[in-house]
Order: sequence, then C-alpha cells, then structure tokens
Amino acid sequence: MLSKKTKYGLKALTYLASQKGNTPVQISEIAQHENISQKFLESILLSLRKSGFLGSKKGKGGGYYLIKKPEEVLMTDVMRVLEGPIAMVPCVSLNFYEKCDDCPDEDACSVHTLMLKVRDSTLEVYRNNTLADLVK
Amino acid sequence: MLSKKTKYGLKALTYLASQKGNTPVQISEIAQHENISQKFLESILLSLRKSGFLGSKKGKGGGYYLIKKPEEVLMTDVMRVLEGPIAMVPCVSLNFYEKCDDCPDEDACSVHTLMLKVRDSTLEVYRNNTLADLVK
DNA sequence: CTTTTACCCTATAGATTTAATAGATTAATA
DNA sequence: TATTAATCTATTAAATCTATAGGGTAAAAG
Repeated sequence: MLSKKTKYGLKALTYLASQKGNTPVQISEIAQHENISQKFLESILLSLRKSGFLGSKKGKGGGYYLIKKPEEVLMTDVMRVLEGPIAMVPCVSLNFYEKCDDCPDEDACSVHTLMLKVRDSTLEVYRNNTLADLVK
Repeated sequence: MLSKKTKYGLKALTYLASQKGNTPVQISEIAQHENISQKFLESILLSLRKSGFLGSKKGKGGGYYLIKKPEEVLMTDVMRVLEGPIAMVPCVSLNFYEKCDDCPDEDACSVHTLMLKVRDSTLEVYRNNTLADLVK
C-alpha cells in the first residue's frame, strides 16, 4: 500500500508543478486545494525540501516552490524519498540493500527471484516518468 | 514492503512444489527447512488451504500438499491471497477497488495515473510467473 | 515592531503485523 | 480402543508504523 505521505507528497508536487511562475505557494493553499491535513502536509513538504526537491521562503509572501524543472524530476527519486525502497524486499533493493537473516542463499531463494522481477518492472515505470508527466 | 506472511507463504509453496510426489508434508518439516516460526506458518498454510491452493490431511502421516500442478498456480492468485491487493492504491485495484474519499476526479489525479502504470507492470510479472518458475 | 509564514519538537490514538500460547479436534495405526 | 501424530481454533501480547494534533520558535517583510 502506498502511504498517505507519498500520496500527499505527489499531489503537492504536482500542484506546484502546475503553477505558472515559480513564486512560493503557501502550505495552506496546497492543503486546501488537495484536501490534505495541513499539519501533515507541513512535515511532508519539509522532507521534500531537505531532500532537494523544494525550496522554501519564510515570512510574508513565503511558501514552497520547485527547485528543478518538472521534466527533470524523476519518479524514482521522488518515490525513494517519500515511500522509501522501491523493492518489496530489502534483499533486492538497489539503494536500501539488506541481507535476509533467514535466507542462507539469495540466488536459490524463490522470493528473491520473483521480487527481483517485480522491482525491475516497477523501476522502469518510475524511470520513464517525471513530474511533468504527472501534471498532464 | 512484502509481509512476512507472504514471504513465508511463497517459500512454503515453493518447498511443496519441489517435492517429488504429492505426499503430505508436515508443517514442522517445512518450518524447519525454511526457517519459519511453526505456529505462524500453521496459520499461513491454513489460509492457503481455504483459498484452494493446498489440501491437508490430519493424523499420522498427514500434512499439506499442493492441489494443482505448479505450472497452473499463477502468482497473481497467490499474491492476492497472501498479500492482498496488487495495486498500491485502492482506486486502481481490479479486485479490491475503492474510491478515494479525498479525490474528486480520478482521471485528473496524478497519483491515480502513475499508480495505474505501476499496477499494470507488476501485474504482467505476476501473470507471467507460476509456482513452477519459482522452483527453478 | 508587528504580522505572516515556514520550521521544529513532542505526543498519541489507532491500526497492522508478527508472532506466542494453550488447547480442541481429527484420523491413522497398533 | 488407546495412542499418537497431526491439523485446527481462539486469544492475546509485543512491536512497529501511520496519520495527525498541539504548541512553540525563527525569520522575513512591511
């Protein structure tokens, strides 16, 4: 299941990408427009800023804005920040690899093999989609 | 993340499929061989039986056995029973569809569109893999 | 210096997952 | 029929994760 964090994060990014200029948009405006709990959205936007997707400006006229062009924002990167590993099992994860403690031989593990295929196909989708594709 | 239930279930099915005959295999044997908590596995095998993948035999010489040939057991079906919906969001699920309460228009939702693509690609993997493929 | 807005920290109710425990039931066999 | 080896059933505990609320801080602008 996709977490609400990811869902809200994607919606917020899309909303920002659909904006005309790059002028900051307030949290409250995004929250209202996308039906999101403002407090929750606050923490999501913060993590998107810390990971380099968004910039922010405090005070009057402040808010969040995209740092890169939507075409340059890959879904692989967004998803890893919001949702975490793309793989369904740590032992097939590229960026979050971890050995299974119960499984002696990865290559002989049926789960490993299957989940490798799933990861590859999911990864291909994310690699071929940018934030610009979400706006359409 | 794949739940341990699913992981263990897949391993157990694979173990059964790798057996020579169709003679019942005891829970304890599977648990030991695959490093799984026996009691937990018990409940997993039970649900696999109730959903028509396994048969069981009580008493001495009893255990669990596959009902169909491994080649006939599709991963789509197995995964839906063990893990639940294949889609990451209910609004793109074929078998567990549910409308999002926050989203007024599905077709205009960026999350919906992206997750539809992910679902399709994942589904294709599961459709093209049977239990027989896991044994190899 | 006042207003506005992002930033940061903490707490928590609820759900889900992953078991552990204890016993009941069934069936084969000696 | 007594014994034994299994599956079945129910309860519940522990741990983790999710989604959110509350309250206070810091900085930018006018």
